[in-house]
Amino acid sequence: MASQRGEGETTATPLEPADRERARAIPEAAVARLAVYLRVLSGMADQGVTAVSSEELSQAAGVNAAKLRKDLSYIGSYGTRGVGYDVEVLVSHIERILGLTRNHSVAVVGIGNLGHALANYGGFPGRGFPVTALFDVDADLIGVPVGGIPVNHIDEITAVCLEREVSIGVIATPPPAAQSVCDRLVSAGVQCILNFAPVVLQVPDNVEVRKVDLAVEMQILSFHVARRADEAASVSVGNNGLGVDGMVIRP
Amino acid sequence: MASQRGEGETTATPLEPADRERARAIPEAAVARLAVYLRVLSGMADQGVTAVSSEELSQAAGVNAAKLRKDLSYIGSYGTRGVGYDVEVLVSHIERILGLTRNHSVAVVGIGNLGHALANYGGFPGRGFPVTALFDVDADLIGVPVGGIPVNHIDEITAVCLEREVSIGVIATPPPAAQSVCDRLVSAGVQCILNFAPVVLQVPDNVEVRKVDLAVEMQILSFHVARRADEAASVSVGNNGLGVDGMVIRP
DNA sequence: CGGTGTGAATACTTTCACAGCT
DNA sequence: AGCTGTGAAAGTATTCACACCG
Repeated sequence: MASQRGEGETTATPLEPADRERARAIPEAAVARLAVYLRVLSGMADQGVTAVSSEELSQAAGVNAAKLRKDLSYIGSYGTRGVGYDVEVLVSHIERILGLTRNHSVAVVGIGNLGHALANYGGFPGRGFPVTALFDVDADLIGVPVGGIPVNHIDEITAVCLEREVSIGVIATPPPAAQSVCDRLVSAGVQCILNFAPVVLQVPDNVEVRKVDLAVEMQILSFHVARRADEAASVSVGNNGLGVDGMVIRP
Repeated sequence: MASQRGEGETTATPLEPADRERARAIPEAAVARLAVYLRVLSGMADQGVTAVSSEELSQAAGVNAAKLRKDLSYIGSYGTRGVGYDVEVLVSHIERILGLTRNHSVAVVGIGNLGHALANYGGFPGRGFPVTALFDVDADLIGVPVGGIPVNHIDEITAVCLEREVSIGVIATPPPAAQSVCDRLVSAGVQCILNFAPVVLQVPDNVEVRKVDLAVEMQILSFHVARRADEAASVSVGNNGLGVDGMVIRP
């Protein structure tokens, strides 16, 4: 994420009546959940379900009902009091807000094990994200089609990305190459990057980076294993609420 | 995350908390960043760097210095005022807190493209996470070694997980199979799950789930593309701080 | 009724800013 | 003189609880 949030924000216009349509500033966390609701709703639509209550939908999405309603309120009021939400209506509004009405062309850089797997997802998760370019440095791979797309040499990134109007770059290279690949994507005009390399990318403020970091995920799980072990130990010896180093561990 | 937090919690004890449950309970967000600091520090150690300031380390980790210091303060005070931190010391304390001093045996379920990629990471990211079991339903795969480990049939999950003391289960199956695989892992005693399937898993409270959701990540990026487009449009027509719908857009 | 929409209350995170140690 | 450690302030996010309405 282009780190620095508010730098010179002069207390962003306090009130001032609406000009165009509705009102919001959707919290990042809510955006992530909207994507989940969308998937659940799509599944329901496929099952022929036409209406849901916040309770049902929230259950299926693994959040609580109040949060769900609050999240939905950020995009407008499309429910019916006493009844619930129309599935189709909600789907289309969430799609609109998430920008899923346009297509987002995706380039995958680094066609190793992971890159292969990503390329083979074909038109990426849920459609709307067609993979249109693949890049690698390995001469043996150049020209070989993976998931239907021929691999280009990484030196062609700029030309190919511009030509195919790539809007999202996926980095699946080994760590040492990641920053340089990122720089090249950025200079090719790509403003959104999904990074699988275990590296902290430095990018200009106008570029959005999301990272998927296996090591971090595993380590968070490890932390919870450890927490649990401490807890168990404390309890069996007579829990005093303190863990290692006298730190109080969350319940 | 074992979803439901407070369900029947009767207005969560307002004040009584008295002493014990306070002081240090490491925020989830901080745990994730500690894992990042650890990686950066390990890299520094490999380069022969022996000391860092919060400023240097925070730069490399992509956060600001105050946040870094606060995060480190959760695990104790291991810096030297006026000087900075000893890299080795910090590494070992973070490892201890994250529970990386023990090994966490990992099982991967679903040996498709992604499962292959995961299995071939070999002793998972950063070591300490040896993959010791692989599972699939496909008869053609059973017994075939992937990344050095032979694939077992999914029906053997319970026996194999118990025997190999698997503590982390990784789900890389198609969506429809995910919940059932999850249930089996849980009944085999696995309490930590990393889920790559685009499905919201239902688990008991004592099980920790982390999800890696490609579709969600892409859609978040899509949202930002859309936000940016709106912004650009507003600006070119004379930005009044409001976006589409009169919504205030974050800077 | 029953369920949405939402202000107000609560909880959590991040940032500030400076005292305190080396 | 410089950098850590940390209370306190500011900023976000989540939850409560109830007015409101179909």
